[in-house]
Amino acid sequence: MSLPHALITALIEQDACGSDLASRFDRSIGYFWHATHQQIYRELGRLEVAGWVESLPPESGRGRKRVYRVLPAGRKELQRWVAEQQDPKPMRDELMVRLWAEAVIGPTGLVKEIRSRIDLHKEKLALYGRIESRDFPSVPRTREAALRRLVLHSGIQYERYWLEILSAALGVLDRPAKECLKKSADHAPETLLVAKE
Amino acid sequence: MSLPHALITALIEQDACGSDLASRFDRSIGYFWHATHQQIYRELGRLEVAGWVESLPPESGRGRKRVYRVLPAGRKELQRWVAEQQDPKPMRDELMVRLWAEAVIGPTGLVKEIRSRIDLHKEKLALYGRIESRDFPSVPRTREAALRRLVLHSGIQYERYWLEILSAALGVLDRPAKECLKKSADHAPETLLVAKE
DNA sequence: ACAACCATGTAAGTAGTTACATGATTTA
DNA sequence: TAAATCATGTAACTACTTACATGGTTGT
Repeated sequence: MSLPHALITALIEQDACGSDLASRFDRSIGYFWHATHQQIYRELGRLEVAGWVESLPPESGRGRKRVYRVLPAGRKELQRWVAEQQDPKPMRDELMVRLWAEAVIGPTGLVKEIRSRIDLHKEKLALYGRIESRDFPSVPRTREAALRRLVLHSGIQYERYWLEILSAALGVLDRPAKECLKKSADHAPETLLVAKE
Repeated sequence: MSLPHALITALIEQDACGSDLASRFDRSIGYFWHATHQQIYRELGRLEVAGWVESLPPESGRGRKRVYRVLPAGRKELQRWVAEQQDPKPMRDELMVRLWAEAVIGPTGLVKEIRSRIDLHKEKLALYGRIESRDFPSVPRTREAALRRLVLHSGIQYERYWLEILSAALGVLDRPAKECLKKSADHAPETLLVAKE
């Protein structure tokens, strides 16, 4: 689980209160790890109990904004976690399930949905492009900047990956289902990926 | 949530009992939607309660293997679900969080982990390649086969995406952290993706 | 008869989502 | 002073994970 460590990292960059973090998760951080404010507040509480962060409670008791700061133990925990062995989470993709279902039960209304998703991914790609040319106009010099750029780059590649898949899907779904009549004809691979391996 | 519909689709392809489905989810289906046997049994129960599948309980009461079959209502539900509007789930990527943490707290032991993940993705890519040349030696003729091939292809692209990202990550992390000394120098983008947008 | 494994579960816990609540500041 | 919105929560629920349990079947 990454949320606590994402929060620690964010707080190392900059001390913040819950809603600050929530808005950062809606923008930069959220591009690769989403979290709602409810999750964030709950997790901040846990981090404090664990002794990884401390909060400077609202001075003089009235403004109720609670600013969190990372403690040395939190830094240590983050270091431990980063180097830890973790298996890659298997791909889990709803759209693939729907394409598979399409393949099994025949034409449905998937095409419209796919078109709108293509637009979404194009928008995001454009956004990332703007961010890249603004923040990384030249080759990053420091290791730190290079890593930041890498993360952004992986977002870009991710969007490209989706655009490629979705276009290919359109290509298949768009062709009028003329062969659908003889659908039950060649039922070659019994299941989707067959996989006798 | 896709599991119930993945199960219906699987059962349309072929009637099956819980452990059949579990093993299919460990192989073909599981390449893009993973599920454990506990999930599968629970979900099969729900599908039956909902009237989407029926189970032929073990004949004559002794063999306890329970085979499930999709009912017309289940087919209908699947059709409805496939065409339904669904927003893309945002990318949620643990490794990106760790790279980000590396960027913030400096060198840790991420490199070893990344190398081993590169190997895993290479293996999977090779596996998919074998499946592709076995099941799709020529251009698919039917819409159904084309969709199946598309799903496989997206798995391949997914693995390639990861290999590219991970190699780039190695490139950045491997270079001896000589610039790390002057790390606090240019702190240009305050947070990872800055994102004033 | 005993081991291996097949098939079906139960129980407990974690992570994440959705809906709602509430006081405190800022703005019109 | 009323409305908006900022900041912090609670409650209930769903999906998923991990660990354990148990009877039935098959192979030696």
